[in-house]
Amino acid sequence: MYKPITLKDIALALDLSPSTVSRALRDSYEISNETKKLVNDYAALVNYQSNPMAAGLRSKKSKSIGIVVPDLANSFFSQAISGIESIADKEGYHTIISQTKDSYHKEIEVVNHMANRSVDGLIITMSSNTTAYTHLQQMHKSGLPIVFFDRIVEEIDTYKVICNNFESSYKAILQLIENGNRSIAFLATAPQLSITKERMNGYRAALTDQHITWRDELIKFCPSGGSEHGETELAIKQLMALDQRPDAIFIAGDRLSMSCLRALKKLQINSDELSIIGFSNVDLIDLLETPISHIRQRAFEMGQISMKMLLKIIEAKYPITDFDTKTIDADIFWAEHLGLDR
Amino acid sequence: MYKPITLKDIALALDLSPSTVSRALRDSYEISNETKKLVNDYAALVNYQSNPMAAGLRSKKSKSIGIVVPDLANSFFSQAISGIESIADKEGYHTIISQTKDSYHKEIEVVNHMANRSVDGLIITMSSNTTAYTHLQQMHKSGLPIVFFDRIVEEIDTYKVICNNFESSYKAILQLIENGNRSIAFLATAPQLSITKERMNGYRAALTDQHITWRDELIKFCPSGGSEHGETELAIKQLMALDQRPDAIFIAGDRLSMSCLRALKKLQINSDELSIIGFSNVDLIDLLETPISHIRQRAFEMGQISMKMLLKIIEAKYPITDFDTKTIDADIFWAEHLGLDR
DNA sequence: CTGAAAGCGCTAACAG
DNA sequence: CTGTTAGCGCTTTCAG
Repeated sequence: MYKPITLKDIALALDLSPSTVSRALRDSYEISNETKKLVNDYAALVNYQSNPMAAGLRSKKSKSIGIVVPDLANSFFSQAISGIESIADKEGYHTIISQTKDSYHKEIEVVNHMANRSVDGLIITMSSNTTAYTHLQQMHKSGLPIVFFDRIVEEIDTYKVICNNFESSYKAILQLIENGNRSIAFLATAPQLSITKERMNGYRAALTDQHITWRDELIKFCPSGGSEHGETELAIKQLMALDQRPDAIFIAGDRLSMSCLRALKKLQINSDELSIIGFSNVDLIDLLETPISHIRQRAFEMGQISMKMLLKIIEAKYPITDFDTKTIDADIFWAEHLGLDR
Repeated sequence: MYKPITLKDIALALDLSPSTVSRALRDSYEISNETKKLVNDYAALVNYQSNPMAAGLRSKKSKSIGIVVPDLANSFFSQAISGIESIADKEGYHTIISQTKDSYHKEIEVVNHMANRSVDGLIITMSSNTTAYTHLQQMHKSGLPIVFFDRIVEEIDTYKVICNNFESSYKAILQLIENGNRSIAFLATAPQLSITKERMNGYRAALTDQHITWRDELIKFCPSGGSEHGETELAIKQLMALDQRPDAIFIAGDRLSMSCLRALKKLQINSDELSIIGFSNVDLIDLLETPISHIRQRAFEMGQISMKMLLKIIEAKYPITDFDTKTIDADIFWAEHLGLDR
């Protein structure tokens, strides 16, 4: 059996009380330097590791936070996680990461598990199939610090970090129009997601402002966000079968962008006939056969900011009531400018 | 403050003892069906969630396992994680994932944290900078179930899962030779890694068996494994500056493969001059400008097997002493066969 | 079938 | 500066 050294063992060995040892290890001001040294040396000697479950049980703090994302295989999320961890590490917080695979039930389970593991807070991106938020609302109301990023929930009042979905979509469409495109299709992710809505609003606004009437038939939803390839392929087929074929496609998601490229390749649609711009944080984009224009979110930075916000809530003396939503710029890279240097 | 419902609350509300409630919830045989129903209904009503820290503290079990990988942004690992989770979910185990970013110190920290969080077991891929194993050896000796996958540690006797690094490397090189290549370079990851050694052995064996003397100058190590691009670029430059330039490159790692492609592109080396085959689990390989030949590990399957092995150790009645190493085939895809269908 | 009581390893009053 | 004591929420003997 795995039987670690406990604080009590140290106390016994050193003929001290458990509380003294506890305090010495936590560098309390009320312990003499000699005792501290004694304890710390012995602890190091026997490779003592405090048991966070016991500590957490007592102190209701665990110095660890939970990160919940839909999919680890998505570059955007893994980049954001690295951003979160870069701050967490510095502040002595551990991170516990889980993926929901965009399942509502998995999300509930994961969030509950984390809350009960006494994470001090949660950074979360909603699963695309989540439409009810009671599981989060409850935790939030009971005082669990939560920060949303990327896919946020309007209904819950806390810190949020998003990229400027509206503006960058707007800008992208504007540029397409300037380039001469008139029939711009929109390949969208799940319609209930905040990001989908924002990106669609940017798309529509740009068209409207440029006096181009937008046509419903040019908007295709792919709820799976590109993980079910057939869905994307069907959408593309339908688009290309239209009387008035699109001359450009704007893609609202990372995996969807890649899925779209794959569909175009399969359908042998030449990239000359079609301007493509999509949201993407894939780090291989410069190696693609069709180096598409793309909107790249500053994922690492978004992660960092999320963590900072979370710390602010966790370490607040008084409950925070005045939350705000931070919007981070995204960077647009146009295919013709895509160089090799990175 | 976040104040969840406790078992005691239920006991109080139902006028039962905590132990009865505990037993009822855990479906113990010694509790009447009526009581069980009463308790379960009430628990569901108030959305009771048992506190795993308290339970774990007492029972020394947590029904959760730790996964430690170097890098979440690496497709191979995220695929493997999904494999692990597919089994874990089914068996009611939670997973806690952490990345080490290939840092030895981060690895120690993460592993300690997990052990103390009372994970019931650990599935781990070594960081490339780890050369001492005492941190793992200790835990293993004290009885923490550990399964290694991909990058294993010979010195620790437990279950291990690897892909057939030797054989697939051997096969790949053999095919290159059959294709007429004679001067095959080897772009290797960190030399101390088990996978590097195995892949290099396959490389050398194939050459030797085909009576091609292998030249040291054709072997270049990139300890960062491709995350420091300059390293790869330098290696490629040196290779291409040789009197006897290589006519093929065999690449020992996923990120390294991509890094290599980037370097070749930057140096404007045409893919016609050079046959390339590399280990890679990137899921966009069919969309690359240069759709290289690649060796793809069955990451998901490897993850599943790892988890099954871990369960075997965790749930063993008697300590297991007879461990084995499972070798999983990898699949080789030759560039000329790369189609669009997937 | 149910309850009382002890204790997992640690922290936090409260004393001295 | 250090020790005593009482729990955190749960499981688990041991008694009914």
